Amino acid sequence: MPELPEVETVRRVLEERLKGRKLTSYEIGRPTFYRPPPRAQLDALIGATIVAVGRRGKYLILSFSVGRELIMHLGMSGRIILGGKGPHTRFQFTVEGEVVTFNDARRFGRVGCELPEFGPEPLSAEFDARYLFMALRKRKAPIKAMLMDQAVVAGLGNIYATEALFAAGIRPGKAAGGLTLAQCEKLVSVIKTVIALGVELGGSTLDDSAYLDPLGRPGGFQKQVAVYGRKTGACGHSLKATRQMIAGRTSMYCPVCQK
DNA sequence: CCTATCTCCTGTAGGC
DNA sequence: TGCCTACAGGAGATAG
Repeated sequence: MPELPEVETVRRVLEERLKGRKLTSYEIGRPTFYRPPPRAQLDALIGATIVAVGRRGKYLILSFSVGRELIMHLGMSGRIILGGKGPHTRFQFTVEGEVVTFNDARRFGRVGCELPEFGPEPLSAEFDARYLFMALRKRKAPIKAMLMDQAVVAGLGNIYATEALFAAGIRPGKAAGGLTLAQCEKLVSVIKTVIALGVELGGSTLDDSAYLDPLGRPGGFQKQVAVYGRKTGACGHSLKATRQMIAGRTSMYCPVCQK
């Protein structure tokens, strides 16, 4: 569910609500997720002030006054809820009376994990045509798999990669190494546009409650989606039967507009 | 190193 | 209605 725009939206809410306040207690939910955060790590944060709420790719980073960080990843179904409790609470902490809940039905989310190696942020100056061209050269994997590879560029998932490829007129299954510098230029440009729009609209909420921000508010990007999950593209062409599995994910594309 | 495949889990939509 | 299957915003592990 959560890709860069959704995580960034969550980050902004948490920054506004939690920054400058102290973590006073925590609780690990009963059915532990993948790897529950070690208690020693969490104990060291009690009484510490949250000095910053950051983001790298799809990871959230709470920085504490004691020089430590608490890193979280929402996985597919993770949600952070302020002042509430969900049916799948994995982890919870209190910041001077404010309850912060990590809710995650599918349990692919993580708390207290480490940051992996990342490619550049899509909205940074470092992510440009030259960089992408060099990163993709000699790669035979589908371009869409490369865009979702966090080591190539950090933050894109199925929705935004799908939308960007449509906007660039490139089929998701095209071999990444076959892209020209000009195509990389176009692709970088539309990725920045799509991601920036996603952030501006507060992410995408495709189903009723799949993604909601920490205050329960839905995003607005789903109204701008051109191909993802649609039967007819924004271009007016039928997308029926133009689904293809790439890197284990269904990929939609327009057979007319994308080459 | 690179690529493709499998896997972790639960909820829900859609077909019969 | 009710059951069964397929698939879902991610990404780490692993085999070739």
